[in-house]
Amino acid sequence: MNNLVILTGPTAVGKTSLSINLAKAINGEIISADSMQVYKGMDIGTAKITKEEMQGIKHHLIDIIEPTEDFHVVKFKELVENAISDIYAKGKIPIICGGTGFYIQAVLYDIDFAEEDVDADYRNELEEFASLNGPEALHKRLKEVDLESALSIPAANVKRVIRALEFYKQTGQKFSTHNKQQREKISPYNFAYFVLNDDRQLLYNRIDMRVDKMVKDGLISEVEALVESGAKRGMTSMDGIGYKEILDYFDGNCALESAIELVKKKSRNYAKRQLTWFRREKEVIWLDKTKLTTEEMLLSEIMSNLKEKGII
RNA sequence: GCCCAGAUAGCUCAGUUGGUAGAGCAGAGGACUGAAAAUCCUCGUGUCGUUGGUUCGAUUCCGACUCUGGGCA
Repeated sequence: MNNLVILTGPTAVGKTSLSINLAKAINGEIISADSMQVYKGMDIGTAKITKEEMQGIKHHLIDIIEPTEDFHVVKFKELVENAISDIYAKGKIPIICGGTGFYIQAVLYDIDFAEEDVDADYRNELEEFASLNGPEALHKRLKEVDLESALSIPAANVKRVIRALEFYKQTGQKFSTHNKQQREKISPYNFAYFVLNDDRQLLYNRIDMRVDKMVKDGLISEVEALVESGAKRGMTSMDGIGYKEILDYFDGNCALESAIELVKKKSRNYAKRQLTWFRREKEVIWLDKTKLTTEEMLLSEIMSNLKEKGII
């Protein structure tokens, strides 16, 4: 058994309700692929599905760690693989639903990230080096060790330069060579990869409205509570859209109004970046909400694709 | 009704000593393989309000008109 359904799309496009209907229709369980919904206590700002909305459908990888903990793709991949085996064991179909394209890709193509743990000390060292000597100097160090990576990663993108250097230090291999190999992988799954999309303007309007609703529903006090329980700027969780902007407001760096406007803008920009990612993914089935205007139409389009692929 | 100021990119505005124009923001496209809601790269043609006039040539100067502010009645 290696069937896998993926349902994704930009933020606020309407993945959640469709995923529930789909899970019911094909006897599936849902695995969240969302880098922020893994954190406990971050409900409003991540538009996390509620218990009632789940309607009894089992959800995996939601509320699994504290906001003070670290999380990343490798942990995600491991947890998802466990969840998938569990679901197969029950004779059900796993549905990966969420907007983090990178996480989906890691699972779908069984990307190898090499076993070593994150070398936090080395990362800090490199970060310091970059802020002391400038990003160009750090980039030069990568050039000496892995020219190909250096050519494809701009010096200004310090995060990725650091990762490439870290990879070289840990494995003795070039990051560029490793990535090239991973890119050629064929998925071990019999999968159907659906991307839900809508008219850009409609999507943006929905994002803006959703942010206003988050504020009404208590986003500010949610962030307050997170701060009280030890969450701080700089943690991965507090890098989430809607969290770092409110932290800025708490610190007196901006007015509440402009913090909210910024959350809207960042969300719109994020949605656009997600679409760029999905456009590049191969073997994607686009679900266009401007043409498939009802939940029934979307569902029947999904079902016929699943039949074609032998998933149901 | 009269006077003054404005009308230029989706928005806020700059500018052209007359040779059809450029910033910020918004926006668009792209990259990404252990921070990914992260991080980074690239992208500026628009009847210069309408309409007459002057001029080889007007978005720029002059007139009228329309609209928007502000002031006086």
